[in-house]
Amino acid sequence: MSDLRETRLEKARTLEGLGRAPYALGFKPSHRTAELQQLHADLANGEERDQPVAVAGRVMTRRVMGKLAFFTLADESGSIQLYIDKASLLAAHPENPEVFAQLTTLVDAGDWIGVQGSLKRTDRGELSVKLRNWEMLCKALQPLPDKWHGLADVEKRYRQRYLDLIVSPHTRETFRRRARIVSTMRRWLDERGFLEIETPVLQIEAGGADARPFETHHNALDLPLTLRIATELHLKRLLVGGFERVYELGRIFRNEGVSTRHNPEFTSVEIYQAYADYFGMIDLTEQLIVAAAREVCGGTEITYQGSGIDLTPPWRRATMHELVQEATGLDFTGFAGQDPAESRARAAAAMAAAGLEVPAAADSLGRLLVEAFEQRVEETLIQPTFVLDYPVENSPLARAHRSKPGLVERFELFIVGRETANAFSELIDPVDQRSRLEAQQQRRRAGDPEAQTVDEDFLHALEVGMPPSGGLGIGIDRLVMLLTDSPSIRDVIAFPLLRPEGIRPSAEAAPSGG
RNA sequence: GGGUCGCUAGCUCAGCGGUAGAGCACUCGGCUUUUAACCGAUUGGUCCUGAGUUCGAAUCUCAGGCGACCCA
Repeated sequence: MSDLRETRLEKARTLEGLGRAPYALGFKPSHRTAELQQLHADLANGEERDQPVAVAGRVMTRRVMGKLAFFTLADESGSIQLYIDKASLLAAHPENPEVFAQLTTLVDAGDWIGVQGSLKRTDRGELSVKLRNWEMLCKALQPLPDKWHGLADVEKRYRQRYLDLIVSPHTRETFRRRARIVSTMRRWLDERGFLEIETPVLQIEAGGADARPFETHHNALDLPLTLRIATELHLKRLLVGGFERVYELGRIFRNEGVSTRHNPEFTSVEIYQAYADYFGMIDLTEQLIVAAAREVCGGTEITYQGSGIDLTPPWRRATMHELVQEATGLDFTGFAGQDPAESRARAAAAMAAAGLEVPAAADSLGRLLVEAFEQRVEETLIQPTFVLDYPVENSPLARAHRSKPGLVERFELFIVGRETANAFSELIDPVDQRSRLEAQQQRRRAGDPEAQTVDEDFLHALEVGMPPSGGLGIGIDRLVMLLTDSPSIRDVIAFPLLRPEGIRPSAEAAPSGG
């Protein structure tokens, strides 16, 4: 193992002895490899073109045959072959008879080199730089992964993403697309007058979502702090302050499990628009996601893991009640009565009769409706579907429905069975908001660690006055998964959280949920 | 949290109770049109960790670690 490394270190020392720095200060390429491929596409097999070029990149493969050698040089744009002919190299360097041997023995696959030469298309049709000069830019001490199989070890692909990026064009493409999706969304919002404002990551008490936060500590103030679980409460303060269109696209932290759909830190965009309601947010969601899809998929008909997904608007809109009734035959509007306990009991009995589970934690009619939805509907929503009108119990920050008692004006967007966006007509009535948050606080005291708390400053801001507004959150990672046909969230996060290798957490440092 | 599978050379993998292997990479030799170059030789191991069963364990058992997938 250290043999390979020792050999390469020795080569680096040999280079130094020859007056060639193993780690250069820089290089001035005249072209990128893809440019050369394009500019000289007309060069016929066997033809040469005596135009001086300089290119830099990483040596990917080496084929040495006596007095002739072929290397493949890759840069970010693509790659080009190096044609290394002993006779012409010697002709350019009469003072150094070892020039060919030095090049072929001291340059390994994985090294960064810069070369100068002219162009030649070989008899086999490969455009090549016929080498005249070379310099080492960075001597690599570690070998590249298997040139044929690449990196098959999924764990190593995540732990050593740099290796994955070197050998997997598909991985490079995924992260390029991610960058384009994010910049497209920002541009789309900026062009429509939305202002991106950064809100605090470090907070006294994380709020705005049902989730457990990470906890940390500020030394100078001797203050316990949490990492944000949402940007909602601060963006709404900005609406109170008079900004009418605001958003923040950034990292959110939730102290929960890891799966193919969850990473403890992930990226969301939250968008707030004054004078809009949740129907306005439906239009905005469609347009924003369609803009991203057109940018990276070239259209609105895409494929995800073998299934055709049609993102052409308008997308299906249906209420949660309708979808649950469709899937189970149960009409939850019929269970509602004067007494909440009786209402829940009727729904529970009907659900049990229909073969659904009835968890004790689902302690109200509305929570049972959500249960039924999660058990029977969620995963069936493959094509984009806006699920409208949620029970008030699960949505403490959404405005009460204008005509349906017990419900709020909220939708979630589902695509390929996954929650991809969440939006409300925002609750701006400070009295209603206080009683909702107090009810959450009650649940928290009763032992629900994900229930929200009362943020007095937020309530004060609402009392100062926030315009009627629509708010929307989109999970960027899940959207990128969809638009890059990636099965796991780890495929779209460059450095996903993994347990450290070979280091056992000490007993007292073990996380215990506090 | 539960289940299934995986972990062996730098990489990709075989071996499944009897001397730890192959291809690629590395090193050496040969080779002026290769592109998984080719031919020959050499080198390279905590078989994830620990305990157990056994005359003998990479292989069987148990516990643990890390990961993947599925389920909750």
